[in-house]
Amino acid sequence: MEKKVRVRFAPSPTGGLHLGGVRTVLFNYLFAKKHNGSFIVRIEDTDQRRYVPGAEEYLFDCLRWCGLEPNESVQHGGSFGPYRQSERKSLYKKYADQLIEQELAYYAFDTPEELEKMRAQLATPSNPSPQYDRQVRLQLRNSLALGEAKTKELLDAGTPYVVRIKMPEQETLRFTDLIRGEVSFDTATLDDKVLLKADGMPTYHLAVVVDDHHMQITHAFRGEEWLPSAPVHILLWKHLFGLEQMPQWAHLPLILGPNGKLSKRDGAKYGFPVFAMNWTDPSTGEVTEGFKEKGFLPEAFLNLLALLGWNDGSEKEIFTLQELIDSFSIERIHSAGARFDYEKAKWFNHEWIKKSSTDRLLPEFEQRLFTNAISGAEREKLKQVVALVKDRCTLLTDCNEQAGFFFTEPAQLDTTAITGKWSAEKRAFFEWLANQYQTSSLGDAAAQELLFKEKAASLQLKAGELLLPLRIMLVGGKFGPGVFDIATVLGPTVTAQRIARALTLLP
RNA sequence: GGCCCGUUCGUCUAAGGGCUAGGACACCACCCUUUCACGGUGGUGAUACGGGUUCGAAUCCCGUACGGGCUACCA
Repeated sequence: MEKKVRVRFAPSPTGGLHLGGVRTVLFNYLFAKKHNGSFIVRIEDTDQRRYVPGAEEYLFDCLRWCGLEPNESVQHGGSFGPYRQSERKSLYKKYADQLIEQELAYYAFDTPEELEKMRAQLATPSNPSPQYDRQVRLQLRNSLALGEAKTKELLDAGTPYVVRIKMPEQETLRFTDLIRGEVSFDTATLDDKVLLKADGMPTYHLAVVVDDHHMQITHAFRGEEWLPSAPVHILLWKHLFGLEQMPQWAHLPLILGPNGKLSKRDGAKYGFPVFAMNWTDPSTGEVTEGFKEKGFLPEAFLNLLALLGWNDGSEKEIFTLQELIDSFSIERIHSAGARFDYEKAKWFNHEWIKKSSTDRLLPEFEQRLFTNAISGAEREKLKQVVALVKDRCTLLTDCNEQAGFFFTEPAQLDTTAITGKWSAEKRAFFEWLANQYQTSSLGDAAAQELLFKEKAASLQLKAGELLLPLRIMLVGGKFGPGVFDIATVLGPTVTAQRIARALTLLP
């Protein structure tokens, strides 16, 4: 029987959740759901210096907003915990000791200063970043160079040490990546990576292998930036658990910004978000805007991320989460990096707003338009407004401009758009119109338009020259849905009031 | 510098030996609309370069160029 599919997303709680991170989550999630598997979130908090308070809760908030709930995690529980690496510390030490025992790893006592010195001394123009590798390891302070007795002496004296993997002299390490096919590395070009740090914490390399094994991960998705360290992980799997136990790797192409790797700065510089939700740096108080707050629907956010480097082979571009699950396949993930295009991202959002139901959009609008709870009557009115204006909103935040005037009288009227062709006759027409709204029942939008045009014709006025002034009077500017639709939602009293008020501002 | 990955319109991509290289975003034009959008129709626009293999190459192979990533006791 096939092993049950288990995948994981393994972020370090150091800051905002990036576009690329969400896409990695999404692909994990889609793959898990597609194969009735489990999606696990494991917190990789092994670097205590980079730990940022609040980042972990923030991460789960983002996943919740996206609707990508894990099956197992710090917050969701599960039988493979703990799901925080800092709480699994002793486990890693055990494997580090085992590797040393088998002479596949060794103790290194070099201090950070000594390492820095070594690198500075060995650096040449043709080799700007010397490695801690087979070439130099015998000249450094480690158990390989020092011998058993001296090593024991240092250990007994409590000298701080790290554990480094002993890269084989010359061996070709190969594996089949689900996205790129066979990838191979020559160990002769690789360095002796640290596995266990001086503080007893594992590095990513050791932790990812140990945890993937213990959590029975079957498929490991991660960003392409990890590809160069894959051979270290392959080697550890070989040494510790056997290659046949190793999960299948899939290195996802990177999401690029306008120039190169997408960074937080790019967002600030080019005016688009890079994080899923607003992230506040607790040390500086600096806020980095998120897609949520920018006015994206999570459905659209996931949709656009999925289509960045993946497609189902057809020309379909708009997918619900369920449709993504149904049609997802790793083979159709592109191998090249994809440049993020904010214009296209907005298009996805617009398509989603258009296709979403009024009920789906109602809370989104309500939350943005009102600070306090609203009455049932107001909510009914808002429903009509949403239906009327949603097609014109690219971002949810556009609702302020597109729908705000239904609830609040426009602060300013763009009267310059009227005054050019203003006349006493027109004034008289609007006085009549305000009176009509005030005193008679004018019927639906079509009926109002008919009456409006008939009256204009009887006064020898062009309806077209009266429509724009009416719009300005009701809306404040040259935007919004059909004027009579607006008047209908506003109701006759408010419509009459707005016309009357505008007339006081006109000659 | 070394190692690894990549390369089809400006951007995201389809086409995995065989049509005039298809679609989407953006852009332009026209239509619709007496606001602005939506919508409709059409248009501009690409196989990085050089060699092979083949009757035939965007597709397979090699080289070059370019782009990206990694090269920490960070992930």
